[in-house]
Amino acid sequence: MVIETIKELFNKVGSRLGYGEINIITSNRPELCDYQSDDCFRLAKIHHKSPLMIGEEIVEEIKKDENFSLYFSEVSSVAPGFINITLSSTFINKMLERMNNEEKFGIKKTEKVETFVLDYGGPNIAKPLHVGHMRTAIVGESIKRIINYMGHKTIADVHLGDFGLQIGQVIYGIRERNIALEDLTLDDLSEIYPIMSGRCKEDEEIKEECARITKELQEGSTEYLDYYKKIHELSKGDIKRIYDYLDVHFDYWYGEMDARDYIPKVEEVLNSKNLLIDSEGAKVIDVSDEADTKEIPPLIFRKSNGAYLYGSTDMGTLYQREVDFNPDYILYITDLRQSLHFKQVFRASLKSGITNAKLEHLGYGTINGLDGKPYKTRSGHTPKLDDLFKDVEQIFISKKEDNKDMSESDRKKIVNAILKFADLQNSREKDYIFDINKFSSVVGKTGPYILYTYLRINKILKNENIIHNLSNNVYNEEDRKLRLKLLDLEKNLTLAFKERKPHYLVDYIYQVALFTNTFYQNNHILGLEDEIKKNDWLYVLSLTSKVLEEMLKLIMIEIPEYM
RNA sequence: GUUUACAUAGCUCAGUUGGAUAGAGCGUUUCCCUCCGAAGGAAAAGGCCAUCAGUUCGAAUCUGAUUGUAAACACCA
Repeated sequence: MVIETIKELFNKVGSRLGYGEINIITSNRPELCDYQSDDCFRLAKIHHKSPLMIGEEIVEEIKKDENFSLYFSEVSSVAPGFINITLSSTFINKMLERMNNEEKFGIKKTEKVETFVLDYGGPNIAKPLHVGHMRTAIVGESIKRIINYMGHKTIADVHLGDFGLQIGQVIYGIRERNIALEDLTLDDLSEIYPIMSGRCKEDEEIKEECARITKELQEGSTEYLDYYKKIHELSKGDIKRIYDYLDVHFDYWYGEMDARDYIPKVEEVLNSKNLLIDSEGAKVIDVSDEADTKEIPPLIFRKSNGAYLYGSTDMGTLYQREVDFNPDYILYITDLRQSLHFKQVFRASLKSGITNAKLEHLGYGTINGLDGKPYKTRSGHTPKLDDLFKDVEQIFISKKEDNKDMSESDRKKIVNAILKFADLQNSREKDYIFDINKFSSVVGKTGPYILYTYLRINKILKNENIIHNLSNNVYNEEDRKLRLKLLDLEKNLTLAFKERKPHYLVDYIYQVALFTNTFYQNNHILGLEDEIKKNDWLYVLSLTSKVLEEMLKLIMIEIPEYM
């Protein structure tokens, strides 16, 4: 909104002088100016003049504009060729009022509403959710909310991992132990899966048997289907419970199994285009490209025993999504380590023409322990999410005496804030170190810091009324910085949307809280006798509060009653 | 081995796509509650942005090489 408005003015001047569009960015040197343009360097090359001269020309021209003094308090050309822009208080306040009054803080509406299918979560139904599952859920849900906020349509699908060898393994384990289906519990599942997974690696015969069960299940064996249904039911209930706790929600609870009916259709398409090749008894799709620097291996569509794999289910799912939703984009939020797989699937889908959607793999980094290796507890297991929630809650309660008396729902909100803020502030595609102490921290750059800031300013606002709009004043540096930061919302939100990286938004939220605290600490409001000043500050704080509240929703952080 | 990422303060991480003097949090050392919530604020110390070369007015950011780390690489997901 702000940059756009300034740019409009500069572009007008730019085209009048024959320079064309002039780019404006937020300042890198806030002590010198609010916004800046570095474009004179670029233009200098084209027009064979010094950057400084071009800057001076532009500045001179812009000063002639009738809106100049309304917008700016100062615009100057500085050696070696920057244009420094300082906004007028009037302009800052006009923009803030627009933010306050317009829907979604005046963020530009999308010209074309597009449909995004988001595939995240993807829990394996053979085992309980562990720490590793938190990232996809949180990152995926947040990306979904950001896309939604930008005005697009989203369809979230959990895409349960329920079709592969892991099911065969668990069924084998259940039968071996003679557990009656009606007695089967979640604990059984979490015990059986790792054991069977280990045994399959050591014992070729058991592995083959599990593979056979898997294949028969895929072919519709009613006997195994009963097992599948029971496992599915047990797991889904538990998964849902945990996702509910995290405030992560899906429009569809499809699984790989639901793609089963579509796989033959994909196979038909593949056959009609002669894309399925026999290779060592398996059916594969050649996905190599002439431009490849390195040979990329073919996608295995069907194993030599006739069973399907996750490449086939992914293609089946893709087909299904195309038919059901006709999406513009399909986003896969999974571990970065799967990038080769998705490259293969995307290419195979493109070749076969089963979808028109743009496909993006939004990989995220691995969660590592303090030693930099994939996270494990001391016993060698990956900790369950349930336990993590409990641990964080315990640590939080121990921080302050009266935390014990906090309501159940407030505690839950704070645990969520702690975890989500800790996770989402990391750049999406980097590995990160999971440190339980860092993840339970309540001081510094944390969820509680934001919540605390929010609650403090709302305590001021609670018994006060804002009677009129902003005056033309800005009163001091801290005040000014906060107002400018608020105006920066659109840029950061847009960036988070375009890059599909929530951490840009998280960082913005933190900055707002930071500037708010500085302002808060140094300026008392309630005792002010100057009614206009008081009203102005209440206005700014009220807008700050709204911005924080709305943006926190996009990262699934709710505000407790008291903390 | 091949390919792809990554390397920024003691630790954990940002760095808005090439701009001016490198940014946080934790930890360390000082201050600040008779005053809207101290889970806060103010300040200090801490950096050869892995190394070397190149591209250019300008490089943490782009290119190449080197070193190191991680991951993926045909019937697991």
